[in-house]
Amino acid sequence: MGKQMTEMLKGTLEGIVLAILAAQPAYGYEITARLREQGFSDIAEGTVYALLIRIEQRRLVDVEKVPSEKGPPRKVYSLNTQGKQELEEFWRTWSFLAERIEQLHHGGN
Amino acid sequence: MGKQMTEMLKGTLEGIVLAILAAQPAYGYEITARLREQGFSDIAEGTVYALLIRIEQRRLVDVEKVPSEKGPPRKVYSLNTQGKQELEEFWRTWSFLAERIEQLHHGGN
DNA sequence: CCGCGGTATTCAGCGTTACTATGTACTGGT
DNA sequence: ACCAGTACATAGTAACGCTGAATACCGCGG
Repeated sequence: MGKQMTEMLKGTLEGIVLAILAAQPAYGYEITARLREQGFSDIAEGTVYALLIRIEQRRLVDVEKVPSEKGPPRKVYSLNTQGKQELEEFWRTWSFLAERIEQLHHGGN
Repeated sequence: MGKQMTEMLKGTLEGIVLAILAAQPAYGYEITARLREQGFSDIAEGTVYALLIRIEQRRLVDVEKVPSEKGPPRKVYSLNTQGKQELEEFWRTWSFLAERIEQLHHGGN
C-alpha cells in the first residue's frame, strides 16, 4: 500500500470499522475480509485486531465470544450506544474535512 | 481540537498544504493563517513548520528566503514538478478513500 | 530607552496510529 | 501426519501532529 494511504487511514480506519459494525455485528477476521473486498486490498490483519482491542477498551463496542466450526472462537463485536455516538462524531469530523478538501480540489482556495 | 480531527489530519494535512502551495507560493506563517481562515481553527504553528521542513527534505518544494518588513526573513515555498506529482497522487488516494467512506455513510456496506 | 505585541521560524519530547513479522490455536481434507 | 484455511494476538517500528518553549526582528506607547 502507498505510504500516503497508510497515513490517511490514521483516524479514518477506526471510523470505517465503526461504520461496518453499525450495519451489523462482526468479528475481526470477517471485518478484515470485508475491507479487502471493498478495495482496501492490503490492510494487515494485525492492524484490525489492534484497532478492535482499542475500541473495546474505550467501551465503544460490546463483545460476545461465539464458537466457530473452523478455528478458534470468534469475538463478535457490536456497536453500543457510546459507539454510535462516536460514529456520529466521526461523520461530523469527516464531513468537515471532506468539505474543505473538496473545496481545495476544485474551486482552489 | 478533537482528537478525531488530529488523527484524521495525519496524511491529509500534507495534501492540504501542497494544494495551497499549488495555487500560489507561500511562507509558513501565511499558510498557518490561511488554514485558520479556512476553519482549521487550531492547527499548531509548530505542526505547519515541521511539515514544511519534511516536504522540503523530500524535494517537493523550492524555497526562497525573502526579507520581511516585520520579523525575520520569510521562507517562501513553491511547489516544484515533483511536488505537483505528489499532489496528483494525493488526490487519487483521497478520492479512493472518500468514495468508499461516502459509500459507507449512505448506502451502508 | 525599554518593554510589549505582532510577525516569523525552530526544536525537543510526547501520544496515537498503522505496519511488519511473528506466533498461537482449532478444524477438516488428503 | 501434514497442510491449508480460519481466527486471534502481540512486540517492535516509523510517521505524524501536538505541546510548549525558545529565538529573532520590527514598530509603537509609556
